[in-house]
Amino acid sequence: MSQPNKSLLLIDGTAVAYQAFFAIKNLTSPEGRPTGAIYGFYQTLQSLREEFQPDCLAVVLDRGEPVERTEAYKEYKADRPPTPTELLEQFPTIEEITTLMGVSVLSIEGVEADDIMGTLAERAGADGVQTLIFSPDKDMLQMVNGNTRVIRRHGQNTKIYDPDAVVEKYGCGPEQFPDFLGLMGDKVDSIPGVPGVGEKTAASLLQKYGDLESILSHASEISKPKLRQNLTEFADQARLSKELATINRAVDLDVELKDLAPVEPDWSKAFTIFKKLGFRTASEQAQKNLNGQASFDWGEEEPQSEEFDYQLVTDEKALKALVKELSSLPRFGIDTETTDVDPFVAKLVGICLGTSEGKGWYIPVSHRTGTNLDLSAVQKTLGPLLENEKVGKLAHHLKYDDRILRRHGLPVRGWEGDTMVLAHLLHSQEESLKLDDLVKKYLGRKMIPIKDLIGEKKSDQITFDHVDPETAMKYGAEDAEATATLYDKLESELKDLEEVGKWYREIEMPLTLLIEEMEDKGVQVDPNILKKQSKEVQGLIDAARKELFELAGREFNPNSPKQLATLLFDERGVPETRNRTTKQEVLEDLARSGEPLAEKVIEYRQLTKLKSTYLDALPDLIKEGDERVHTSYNTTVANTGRISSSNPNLQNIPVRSDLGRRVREAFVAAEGRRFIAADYSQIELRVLAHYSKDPGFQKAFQEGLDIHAFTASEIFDVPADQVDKDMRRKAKEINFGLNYGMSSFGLASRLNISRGEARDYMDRYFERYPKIKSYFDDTLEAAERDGYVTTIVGRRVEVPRPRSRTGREARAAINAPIQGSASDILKKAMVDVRRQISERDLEAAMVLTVHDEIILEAPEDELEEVRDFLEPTMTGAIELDVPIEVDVRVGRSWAELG
DNA sequence: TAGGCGACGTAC
DNA sequence: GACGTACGTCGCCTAC
Repeated sequence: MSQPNKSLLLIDGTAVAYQAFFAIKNLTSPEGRPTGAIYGFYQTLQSLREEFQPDCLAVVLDRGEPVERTEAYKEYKADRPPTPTELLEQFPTIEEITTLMGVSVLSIEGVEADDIMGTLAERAGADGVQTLIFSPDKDMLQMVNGNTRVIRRHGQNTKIYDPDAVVEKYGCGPEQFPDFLGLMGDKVDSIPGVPGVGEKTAASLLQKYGDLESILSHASEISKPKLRQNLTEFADQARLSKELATINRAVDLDVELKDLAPVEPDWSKAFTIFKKLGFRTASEQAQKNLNGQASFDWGEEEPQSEEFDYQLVTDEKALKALVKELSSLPRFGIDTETTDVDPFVAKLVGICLGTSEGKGWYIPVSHRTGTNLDLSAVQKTLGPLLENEKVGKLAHHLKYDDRILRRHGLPVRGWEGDTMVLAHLLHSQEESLKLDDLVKKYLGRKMIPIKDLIGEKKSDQITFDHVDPETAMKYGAEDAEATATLYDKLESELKDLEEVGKWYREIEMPLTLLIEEMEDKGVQVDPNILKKQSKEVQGLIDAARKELFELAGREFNPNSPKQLATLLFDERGVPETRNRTTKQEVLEDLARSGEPLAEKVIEYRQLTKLKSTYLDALPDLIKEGDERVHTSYNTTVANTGRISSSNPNLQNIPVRSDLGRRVREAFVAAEGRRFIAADYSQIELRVLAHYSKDPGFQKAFQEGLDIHAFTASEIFDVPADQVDKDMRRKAKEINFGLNYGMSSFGLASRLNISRGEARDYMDRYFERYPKIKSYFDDTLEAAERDGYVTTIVGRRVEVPRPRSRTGREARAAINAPIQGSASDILKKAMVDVRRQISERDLEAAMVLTVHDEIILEAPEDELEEVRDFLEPTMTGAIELDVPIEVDVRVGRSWAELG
């Protein structure tokens, strides 16, 4: 397909960084790290974009040793001095900045940037794309033709080489350049050439004979004796030199032109980096762009103009009139003003009500100054309206307001919408879900900032009851009114998204209330068990600590990556693998290679982690009075739609190690009750089987086989009964890794095998399950095209557009529909299970949910009934092409459910 | 001293 | 660095 209007700019990033490094010697960041190459590179990148305004561009980097040319000629680039460390360490930042600027980075292990650029230029040229190559390397001039030009800079002068310019400068055409370099050699790249042949001689020989082979075959005709002799004697060296100087235009590159269109820079992250590097102008620029990006002009207008009608309600008569007015509406917005962010301790200060017509009211109930309405009067007059489920209620983060109101004798029924939940559902990557930010973005309005009322800094903030009611009204009424108005706006987006609207109304909204219930219910935790375990673990920590200090010969903090790195790499002379990191994986390698310290540090870290994160932290979160822990579940955090848990996070309580698993012993069912847990078996792999429609993969599930063993028999090509444990373990890693877009390198390091072996496994995997591969390709295409992928219920998960087929964004895009759909299935199941509980009028209640699992607490005499409906309800939540399986277990403690 | 951030480690 | 999604703790550093 011809793309006559497009232009492509390719930048030799390695060369740019090299030149900048030597040109800008004394630039360092505030931390003292060298930044000259980064700075020069960034300036060059920006100025080239500015000057040439390409439709597409890429920064191409060398990576690793050049394999092909070194194999052909071992001296190739051999006598170059090694790249200085101070330069090497700048490359990761250069890559990062390029990416943040929305520009693709291309590099392939063992392949030179020249060849990547040559291949791209060749392909683009064939499509009629005007290509510019920014490279100081003479080699690149051979790419010059009608569509491709090379840009070089000498000091301030920028010169663009078209074919004529090449001839003019060197006396031979671009197509003769490999021959030209083959003759004269290239000092920089250690290309030998022919002794005694320089630029002038090479050019004149080429003018006379056309190419290298003709020159060599006519060598005997040459009059100068020394030249004649050298051309004969060094003929092969000349041929080799030409080969070395020839750019490979057929590199195996999985990149298309459209992948190289720049995307919007991430100015926010860029700002942070520039700041850290000490680039003042660049960071100011980034900040400017950031502001410009976030705020399409809301002008200077006063926040609250005449179109809004906000009122203070301070007597019962006015309240009655308000209730009457609101009762006739289909719905209205509610917000509460309180004294604390914690809805379990906050005192109600005032109630805000509002409509999308621009009306808002504020009912003060416990301000320290001014007139309040008695809470009892509010309960009497407003209460019935709040409980009338025929009138819909809207809030931003309704869980909070619902709790506050309920705790103050004002239970709400008829919750119809939550702007936070809806905003996240529609825009999973929304930068901020704060009401004022959403209002700014979707309504173009600036709201009164809360800090204007109660102060900015936590330490000298006042509580809301100290604000006078009149001021509070302006702020509060706006909150409720803006919530209602924003809701209308967001809801209108659902018009074209039928499935999403249905999902929102039928699942997300009921789930929000269900989760509130679950949080309120909490789960009983026995602090004595935790305290006992904490003591035991402290004993183990003390012992490990002592041994560590003996091994090290001094005291240090094993939990400090910095101190540990100093000890290992500086004092003990352990070879630095990558960047002085001391993470477990590295320590395991060290332990294997006989570093006794490493093993102990692993042990020490595991123990202190267990103690500080779980054993010692959990007791503090047990609520007095009910002896239970009330986590917060959040449905508006995870991009994929998963529910997350915090304060405490009950979704990462240990289970894999024996010692860690014992934490679960402290989670106990209440007297006379049992836990009953149900978890989906291999739900993500089943979703993958469903989506990919791969017959082999589906067959395994349809026949109820062990998917990992089945996969092992496929990739190792052995009958099912000959699959051993190790084969199954490997297949399991591949099955899981695949979900996450794992590379052969990742698999190799997980399995501790060679990269080649890992690649073989993966190749065979995709051979056996070919449709999985094509499903991944389709997903990537959708992500690139739409910027979102879709889950099984039609929900959109926004993903950063993948810039390559293997990068971080690509992996996220591959995983998103799988993780997202698994999450849909669980959420649907939770709502269905809750309905069953209601319909059957059971006391059983959900207490925990962990991504593919629901745990209920039920009276003993309900266990049988719960067990009977739980499994079919969960397997039937959403239908897949393959069967869904659920395991159900019963126990007195969470540990017993394992 | 409070708070932000990176490194690390736990879960699915 | 190389596997996606979360959250909490610690050490370390900076701003106050």
